[in-house]
Amino acid sequence: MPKLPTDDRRVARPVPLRESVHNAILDMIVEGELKAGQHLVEAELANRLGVSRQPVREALQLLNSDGWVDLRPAHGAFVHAPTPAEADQLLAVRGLLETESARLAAAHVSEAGIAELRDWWRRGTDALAADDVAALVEANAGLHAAVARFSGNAVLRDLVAQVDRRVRWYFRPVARDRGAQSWDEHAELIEAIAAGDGDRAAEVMRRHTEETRLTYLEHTASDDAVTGDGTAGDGAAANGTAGNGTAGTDAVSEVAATVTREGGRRAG
Amino acid sequence: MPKLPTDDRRVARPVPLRESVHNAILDMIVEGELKAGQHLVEAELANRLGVSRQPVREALQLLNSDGWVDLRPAHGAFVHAPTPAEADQLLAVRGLLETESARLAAAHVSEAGIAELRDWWRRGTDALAADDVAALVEANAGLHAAVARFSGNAVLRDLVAQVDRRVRWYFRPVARDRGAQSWDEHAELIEAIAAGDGDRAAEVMRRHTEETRLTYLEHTASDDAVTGDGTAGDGAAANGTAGNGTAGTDAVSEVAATVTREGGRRAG
DNA sequence: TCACTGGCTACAGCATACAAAGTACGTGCC
DNA sequence: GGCACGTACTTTGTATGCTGTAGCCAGTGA
Repeated sequence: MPKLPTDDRRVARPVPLRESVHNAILDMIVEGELKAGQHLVEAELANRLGVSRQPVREALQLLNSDGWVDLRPAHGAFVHAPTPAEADQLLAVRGLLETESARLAAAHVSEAGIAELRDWWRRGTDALAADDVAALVEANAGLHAAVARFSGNAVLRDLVAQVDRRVRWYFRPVARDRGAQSWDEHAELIEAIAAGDGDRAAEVMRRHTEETRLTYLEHTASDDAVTGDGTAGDGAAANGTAGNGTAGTDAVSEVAATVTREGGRRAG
Repeated sequence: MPKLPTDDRRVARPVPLRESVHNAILDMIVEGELKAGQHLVEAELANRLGVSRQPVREALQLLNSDGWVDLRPAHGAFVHAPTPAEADQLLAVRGLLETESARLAAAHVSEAGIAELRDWWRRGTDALAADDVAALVEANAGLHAAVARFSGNAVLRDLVAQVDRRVRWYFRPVARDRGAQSWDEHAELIEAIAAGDGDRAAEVMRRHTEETRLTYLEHTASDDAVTGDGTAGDGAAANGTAGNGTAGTDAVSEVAATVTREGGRRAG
């Protein structure tokens, strides 16, 4: 027995530089400072962040495996430019994963968990009232992450986290539009989970994510390009999680095609 | 406009060393040469593979993001030691993803695709007859990957690929036991897909993956440790995709307890 | 004999140096 | 004037060197 009671007063462990760099670059992408399709030169980033190329390289590899950048051998890293089809597919997968996590959460959540969900909801609606987009996005992310956490399935939770981050990026320009209704749906979701009704929670979540997907499709129909950069189409992802090499389009992409046809496709 | 019509006859690009190293290490893990929980020393691996530490580092980072190794800051890389609970959760998620990909595949597969599926099936049953475990595992992987590919959802396909690889690793010791019945189920699946019956394909796939999961649970119930290494329990994954920090057990684990008690329900 | 401290060793993290590949541009030839 | 080739520059890929930290062990004092 140590005389110091493991008080969790431990000093912060040295955060690996690659982590910090990873977060920094991610921020730059999400904030739009680095545009989709842009070539990321290692030396330049290293300079800008005040570190050597090594941690930058490692951060880029990590970003690649998360689907944020595409690594083309001997060419370097490019900010991933999601196509509308890919975004749609991602949203479909997201719906699938989150639906299941809602179902499981209803079966496993604790009292404290329910309280946490309600707290996120409160923060979300507050942000909505204050028209604070940043806080709104954060509350949304927190709520969904909490549901995934309460599912009790760690693998599912991690997958949801990974997918959600990308969804949030694609979805950011749309976020504001889905405000009020989205939080009504959240309320319904929380009640279903609190009641322990897995099927209903799943159904609510399914509808909720589907609404999100449709909202997104409407927007891309008018906006056309996802992130508004002409270079989007070219990048055949070298490998990575998000390569869209051979696969065709999803069922739901038919919807996309329909919608986009009215608004003018990029190629015409 | 280039005079060469981008014929995709391009000469093989120099494969980055990190890729080769990644594959080499992955093989060593899957083959069991590197045991679960083992400390992977960069310099040692570099020496063994005849490269410098740099590409080894990059390969390890990649393996970390795939959940194959755990990277503990200032300690290095350790072969990930999956707990039974985590394996169970992974199998549950896998079932979810594959069920959906089967449903979509039924709606999108082409004639050529159906032929490919039948070809995989033939190879699998041949391997079964010849008692060739390696070929059996390969055919199984190929079949499932093909289904995911035909789903038309690239994001889903990549996620399935990622999850399946790990499943295959955990599942390898069990593979032989599930031979015959598994391929009957595959046949049923292919017919459902060929008939374009998405709901039935989904249901067949759901049952199929569930059977696999149950088979796995039976085995671990007797074997206890997943990879038969005493160090399995200790490793709190530092971060990485597969950290199981806070989450409890999945709902299905309750099934595990039930099933294993009656000793085997695969046939029943 | 036990607890503690100081030093030693091994290793990862980070930086830098060098090599190879790709790209762009300018020059010469047709 | 346009195309093809060659050269110089840019950028990635790989190797190696340096530093700080963690864990271990021996030595010292109670």
